[in-house]
Amino acid sequence: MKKFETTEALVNYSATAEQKTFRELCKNKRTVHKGGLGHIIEESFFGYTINSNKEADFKELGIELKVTPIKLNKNGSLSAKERLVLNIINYMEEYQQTFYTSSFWQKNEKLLLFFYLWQDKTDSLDFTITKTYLHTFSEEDLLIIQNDWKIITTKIKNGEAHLLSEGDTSYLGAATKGANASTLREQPNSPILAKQRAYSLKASYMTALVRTLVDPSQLTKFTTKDQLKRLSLPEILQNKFKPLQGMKLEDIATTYDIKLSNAKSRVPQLVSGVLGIKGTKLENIEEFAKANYRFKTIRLEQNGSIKEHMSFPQIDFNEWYHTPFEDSSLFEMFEATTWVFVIFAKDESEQLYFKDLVLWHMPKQLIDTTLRDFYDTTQQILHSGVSVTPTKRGNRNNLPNAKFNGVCHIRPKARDGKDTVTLPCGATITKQSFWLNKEFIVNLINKNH
DNA sequence: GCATGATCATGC
DNA sequence: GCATGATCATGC
Repeated sequence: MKKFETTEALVNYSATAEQKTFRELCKNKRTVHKGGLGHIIEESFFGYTINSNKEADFKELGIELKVTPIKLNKNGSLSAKERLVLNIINYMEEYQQTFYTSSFWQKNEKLLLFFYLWQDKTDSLDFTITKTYLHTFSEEDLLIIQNDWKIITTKIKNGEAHLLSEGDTSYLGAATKGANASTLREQPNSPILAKQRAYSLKASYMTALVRTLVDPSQLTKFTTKDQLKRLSLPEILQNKFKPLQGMKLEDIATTYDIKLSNAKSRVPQLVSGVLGIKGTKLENIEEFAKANYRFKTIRLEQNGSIKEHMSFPQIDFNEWYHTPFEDSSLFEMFEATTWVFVIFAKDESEQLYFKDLVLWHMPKQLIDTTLRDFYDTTQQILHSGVSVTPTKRGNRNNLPNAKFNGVCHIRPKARDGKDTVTLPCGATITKQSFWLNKEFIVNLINKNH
């Protein structure tokens, strides 16, 4: 077992693993199972036996070791492949702590991260460690995380541990962790057993971290320490938009000196302008990137209805055919995204004015029932073969339509009649997307007002 | 008049 | 070239 007197010595030794594969670092040949890559670093590279106790891995230095995958995207950018799962939350103890005595802080104040490049269809022993990095939380991040911790522990205290969801919080989440979904734990103030959960740093937070390591100037903040000391991230965002309520789009643009060009980029221009960082792409705003906020525009008609359903990315039918719901990108998207609806409404003269900002995360209960059922039904149809029948106007198919469950449906979204894909069953179909029903959207924004 | 299939416009 | 936000438009 290697001993490190100083943090610097540990960091320097860690860096010697960079650009090496796990195979090169692995002393004893063996097959690797899930979690096995971390074990190779612990046992072979650092030479200590695996512990699962409450203390940090490098106890004297107060440093916890984490081995975590990144992936290369098609457009050349890097992303965290998954959230960083930390220690399991003991529901019976954690809520009695303060933030600084909490198990989260005791164990994860300093994280020694080993990033490796995950590659599809590759033996995991051949993955390369691309970067080692000692992570400490910035003051701003820590203020947001303290607020997240408070949200999590308050829910536990209220006997609602079974209702915890990663979408409750901004950077620090409570992710399920267990041998299977039925690993249950007791909780205070409720007889209901709750799924075992661990603290986690969201995948979006990890992605922002990885990208900052590559290019530190990439992200721009819109909050300040002073604001974060008093308010949560959603509150700060809401406050910035409150003064705009009732204002016409053009007047907002004048007030904030924003140039509004074409329809498509209007909302991003408006949002970054109002936040005082004109011209910054929303995905490059640090808080939005880390918390995984995504913006959607909603236009309300004079009677309060919406004209159009809300579209989401194109469906990859091959993925839907092969992938179980819990591993699907649809699940991942709704489980991990906070949607920011920028709501405009039409006045008596059909002019658009800003009405409200609503932050929404698909409730866990809805994901587990309605969305899962929708996905499974679609998957069954894909397996038994999709029927595509020509009609007077285009082709009909038997995928779940807008009447299916009142929440979501599948509809075409393509460029022209030639923009098609081949289904797993062999049929050809116009490219399709996932849509949320407009009535569902109207209901949820009314509830969140 | 609405549901649903279709397509536009833009940005990367 | 293609994905995506947004919107059109036909036929029931």
